[in-house]
Amino acid sequence: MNKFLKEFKDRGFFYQCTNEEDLSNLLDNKKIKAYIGFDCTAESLHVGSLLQIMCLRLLQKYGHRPIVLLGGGTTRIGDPSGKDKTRKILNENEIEKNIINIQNILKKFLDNNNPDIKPIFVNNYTWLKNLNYISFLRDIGKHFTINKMLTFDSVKTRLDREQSLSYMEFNYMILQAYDFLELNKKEDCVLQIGGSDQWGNIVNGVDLIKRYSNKQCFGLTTPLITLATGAKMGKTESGAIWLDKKFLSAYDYWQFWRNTDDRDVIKFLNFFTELESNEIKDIKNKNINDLKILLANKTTEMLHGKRAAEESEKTAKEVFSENSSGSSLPSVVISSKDLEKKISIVDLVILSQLESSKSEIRRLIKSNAIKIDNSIINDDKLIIDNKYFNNNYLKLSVGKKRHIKIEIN
RNA sequence: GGAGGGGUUCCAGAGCGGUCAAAUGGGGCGGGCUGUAAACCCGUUGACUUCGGUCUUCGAAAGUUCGAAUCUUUCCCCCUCCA
Repeated sequence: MNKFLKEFKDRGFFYQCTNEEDLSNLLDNKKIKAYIGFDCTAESLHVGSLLQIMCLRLLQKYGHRPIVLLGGGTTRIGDPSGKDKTRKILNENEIEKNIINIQNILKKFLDNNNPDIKPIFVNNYTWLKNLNYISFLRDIGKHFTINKMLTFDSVKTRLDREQSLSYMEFNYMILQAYDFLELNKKEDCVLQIGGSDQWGNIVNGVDLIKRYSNKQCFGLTTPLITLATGAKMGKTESGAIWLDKKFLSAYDYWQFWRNTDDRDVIKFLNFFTELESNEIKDIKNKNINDLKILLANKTTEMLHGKRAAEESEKTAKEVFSENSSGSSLPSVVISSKDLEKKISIVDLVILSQLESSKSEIRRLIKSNAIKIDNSIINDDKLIIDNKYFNNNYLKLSVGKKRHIKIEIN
């Protein structure tokens, strides 16, 4: 088997392929271009997209060139896959902003220097916006039968539940298939990778290219990652795990990985780090907590850099093992004026943004969950003044895991 | 088009005139145990509060009543069965 495919499988990335044998042969003989599409609904990507990003890196590792398709056009339509309801449609400016942001995140993960493998960023709006309806129907639409389209899961589940599916959304799969055709024509892209929920859309593209140009292309999907607890990866109660410092600090990102369930650690090392599989086997017997630290370090390093990873580890050690302050804890700055106005402990927690409800904070205080510099606060009317600050800062803790530094400006 | 069932707090799902901020389970949060894990145990889970209470929630609006998630009317939306 082709080396790329082998590692793809060894790491657990593989779910389905349109034609594994032919793809393997092709990859053996040629450096190809492959694409993955990213939705631009959100301002940033979160760990839910990380597996796709790892696929892009893996392509580069084996000398293939990734194409990153930013769905500026299709985001204007909304993918019905896996959605119960029509999504809200974003306006032009939001989408443009999201595209720039997402592109910047992806660049952090990819090799942008080597001209042979550096990623090609494309936005499908550039071709979708100019489509002529009549000629599109004649050239592309004729290759799709409604009979078949109705059998796709994304469509079927909506119809089965008698949930409305607009004609606009119904067209999504055709547009995605068309994207593949377009990339095949423009860039000679022969492979589309995506999550298993994209299988239908990907197959449509492969079929369309076959019918339209009589060329063979391939689709490859990755499994849906579920956690040992059965939950979906990447969404915690407190919000998504964003791949963007603006939304989630490097320290919090590190913590997310550090808190991985024991049962998921090896899987995640395979998915989200580039340790060789035999390396992973070797370390399997190591202390599970050391493995979690390794996982956190590798993942954080990949996104935020080595220094951020080291600082996060150091801070975690300070906070959890040594009970000290933690040098690179996320911090919130308050002005000395605020302090003069007699901030209560409740207001301080509000300012820290660790909690947003005063009732909740009072409850937390009652259960000994709020601490300043490791001493439990049990008076919800406590006024915080200068003497609580050492060198202009204090450490505020909510529960055992959430810590933040409050600084006086 | 006809017959029936339903929309309840994050989710599922009870309640069907006052004792309802609403049972129970899940999830979340906090505490205990531990390893920043899992499992388990305990507490908590609308907002604000001078901790006395106050205010806003049970699809939407209007009404009956001293008093409504619970009754009436209209509207919106879902589901099942028949044509």
